[in-house]
Amino acid sequence: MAPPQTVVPANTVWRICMVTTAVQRVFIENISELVPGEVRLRGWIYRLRVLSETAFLILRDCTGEAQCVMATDALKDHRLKVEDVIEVTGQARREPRAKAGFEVEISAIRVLNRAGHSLPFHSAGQVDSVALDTLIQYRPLSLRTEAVGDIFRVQAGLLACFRDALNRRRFTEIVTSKIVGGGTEGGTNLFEIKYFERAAYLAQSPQFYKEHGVAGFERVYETGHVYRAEPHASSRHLTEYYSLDVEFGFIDGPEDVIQLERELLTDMFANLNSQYGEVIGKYRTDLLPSMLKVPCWEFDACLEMLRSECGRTDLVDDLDPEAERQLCERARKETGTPAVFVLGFPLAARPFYTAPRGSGGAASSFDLLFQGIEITTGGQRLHRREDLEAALRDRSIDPANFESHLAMFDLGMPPHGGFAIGLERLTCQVMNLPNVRQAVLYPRDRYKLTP
RNA sequence: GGGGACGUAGUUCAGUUUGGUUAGAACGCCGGCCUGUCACGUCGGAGGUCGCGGGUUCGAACCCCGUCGUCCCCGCCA
Repeated sequence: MAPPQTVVPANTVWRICMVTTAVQRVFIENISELVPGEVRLRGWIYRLRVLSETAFLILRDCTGEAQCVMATDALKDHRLKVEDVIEVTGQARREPRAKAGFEVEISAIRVLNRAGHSLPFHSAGQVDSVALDTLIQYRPLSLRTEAVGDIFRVQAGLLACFRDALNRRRFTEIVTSKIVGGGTEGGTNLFEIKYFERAAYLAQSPQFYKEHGVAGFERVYETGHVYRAEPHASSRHLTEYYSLDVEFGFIDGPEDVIQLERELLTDMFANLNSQYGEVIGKYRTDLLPSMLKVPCWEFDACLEMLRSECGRTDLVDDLDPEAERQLCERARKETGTPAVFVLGFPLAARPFYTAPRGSGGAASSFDLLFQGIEITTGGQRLHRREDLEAALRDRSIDPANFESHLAMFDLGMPPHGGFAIGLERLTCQVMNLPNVRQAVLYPRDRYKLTP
């Protein structure tokens, strides 16, 4: 478990808060500095070994685990079980027989709360034989396990690294509404909600607000949930997912957007490797790669490649999951990293704000395929009002319906583009998880609304 | 939305092919024993409306219909 980055020395917090307690509670990671000496710990019972004379109690808090010992007779009075929440007071002392080199001789135990009997699983146990649905059903307990906890610690790290890499590049984080009056790309996959006397929708993307943000700040990003009312049922789709959205101005073309994502992911991964390398090492054989050399292949060339090298004569105007895996494998053979940008999808299949690429019906939009799955869509957007109006009319949409959005393009809108990364999918690829639900605390899909 | 698989103890599963007395295992749980455990060991015990509803049958965990839930693949997408 990677220790969290603490700005304030851990114990300071408790010195402020715990004025009524004579002996201050300390975090387990700090015990070694206090040996020998009296300590007070609070946490969960992680393991319990009761022998005839001596009982061993492994206590766990958010900083680590500590072995505590007590005479079996004295311990039995407390009737403790694994997962009980307790406070332990005792002498921390050097002890070569303990794994950590020290242990705590318990002088007092206070039970703060008891856990039930026959829990679905134990936090110290192997969790790979527990069904995913069971892990989701009992999230607090599964988070206490190392394997599940690792996923969400790394996810938190991804978010922090994403913010850090963009902040250093002069991006400003924005926060926009998820309740909207209309969709950004058509209405079929919007969740409708009651909004007093009229209908509203859950945002399927912060796309418009990001673009408005560019007109204000030049470089913006946003992280937040987006909602897709699509009835898909697969291991990589959610109706609610967390989108890492980036948009910036004064680009020359989609290649600038792709280059930013290369650099962004490279920074994020390097940062993650150094902060969470030990954790990540448990889930993948290699550390996270540099993404600077990830190639960019034209969509048409990809189709040709798949036809000639993989016999895929069935593909016409889109890639299927098998094609995505095949392209990543080809990229891996060529560059050593199973990742590739695919640029120039058919314009007709893309939202109206997508800029064209040449005059052959291709779009200046791209996907990033990473380890066999699409984790990003991005591209250059149209930035002139008249082009947007024409694009809407091409799709038989009355530009008047988008007037409040289009009006923002009269305020001085630079050429711009951006992309969005699905946080859960990225987490899956980083941690080698087969099901996107493993990377969501409380997944929402076509049928799942609880917990 | 299409296709497939599954649902049995707290958990993970066997048992369903070929309906038949008391539904099993492992781990967990409860109790005993064990001078330092760290996946401890060991002896004993408890625990199941076989997802739910209906049907067939002398008899259903097992066969049929419905329903709810879970997992996988595809469509679609991040």
